[in-house]
Amino acid sequence: MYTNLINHIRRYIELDDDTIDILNKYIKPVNLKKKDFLLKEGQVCRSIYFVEKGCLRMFFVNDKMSEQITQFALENWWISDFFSFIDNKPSGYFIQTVEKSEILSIDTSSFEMMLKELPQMERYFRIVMQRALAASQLRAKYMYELTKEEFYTHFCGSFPEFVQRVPQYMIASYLGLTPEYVSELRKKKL
Amino acid sequence: MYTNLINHIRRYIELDDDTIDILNKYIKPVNLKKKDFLLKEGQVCRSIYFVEKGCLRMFFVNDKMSEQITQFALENWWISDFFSFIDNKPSGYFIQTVEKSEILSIDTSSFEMMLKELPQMERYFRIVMQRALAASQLRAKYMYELTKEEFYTHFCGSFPEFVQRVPQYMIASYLGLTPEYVSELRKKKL
DNA sequence: CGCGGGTTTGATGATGCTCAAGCCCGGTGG
DNA sequence: CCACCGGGCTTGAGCATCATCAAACCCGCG
Repeated sequence: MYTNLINHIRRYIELDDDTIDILNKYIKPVNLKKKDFLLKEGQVCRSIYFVEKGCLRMFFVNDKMSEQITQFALENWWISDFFSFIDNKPSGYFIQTVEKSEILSIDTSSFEMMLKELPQMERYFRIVMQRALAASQLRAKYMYELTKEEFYTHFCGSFPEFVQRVPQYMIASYLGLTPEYVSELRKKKL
Repeated sequence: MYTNLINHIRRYIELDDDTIDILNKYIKPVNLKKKDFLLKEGQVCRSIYFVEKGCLRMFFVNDKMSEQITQFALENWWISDFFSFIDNKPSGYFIQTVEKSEILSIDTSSFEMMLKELPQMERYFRIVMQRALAASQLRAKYMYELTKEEFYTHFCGSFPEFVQRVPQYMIASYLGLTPEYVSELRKKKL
């Protein structure tokens, strides 16, 4: 059973066992190994994904043909290309596992039906989205006020365990830096 | 009556006249002139704001003592410092009118009570937040893939009327550019 | 053992910032 | 009605930060 998801929902709303059974009808578990894809550029992003265990990254390929990571998702995070998900537009992103992961997915129509059958879940998702928005406001603030060096240092200070968990070039990409520059910064610090 | 807000809600959920009356209990209209403040740094952001008419900007003051704009809100947009709003933390932001504006505000406790009395509004706000998240994902993508020059050009191309509406130095700040550099870019184009 | 992905190194250079000065123009007070 | 004031925009010189490119290196895995 999806203990992480259940606990996450219970942080924000009441959830009895019958409701959990109903929820289960709409949720599709996906077990993936390292580097499997949930979404590729050009496809419509038809689901939102919850990370029960593992780690996802979302990236696009820029004009220099290099991968530009815009988001990570760790345990207890939802991730999706909302622009594509909402309007059924083809996505410009890839979503891929960084490591072996257990993902729960809800596709567009299940999402709608689930919300119809369990309207209390509207509240849960309202809160989830609101918190995601707060997080993205915060991140934007850091990008505005910090230099790239400060941004890197701040990030390593804030998420030391995460920095261990994923390769350095991914951190670099996520922060909008080149791997070479990150390497230079590391040398300076140690 | 707040026709913009009503119409905006009706884009996403059904809304009968009785419900509107109930809604009214929770909404506080605020009329502001140019450069009035809704929030100042250090205060807790106790409300979310809807722009019926006019324009708001959200900014913080960086270490060089200059104002860094992170968001604008035009007609039919909600704005708030969600980080502060959710957790009752003091905000690092200012929210200020750019021009004479009619704002609707809902404070924390009204928001909770309103959602309790009108649970269908959870759906409305879930959708609003979801779309705001999509918008912020899109903006982040542009910041990653475009140079500052391209970012400026793209922005002017996407929102020509808006660029007319607010002073140039605010556009510069929002895009993370210096006014001097924007000036240089304009010269190049014309 | 060899291959290949990831990291490091160093030289070179562009993008976009800083600072200082001048200009333009609209508003305000005399 | 005019003069002044000041906020915003422009100009240009100099420079810092960070990207680019090419090469070498390191090391875990097949």
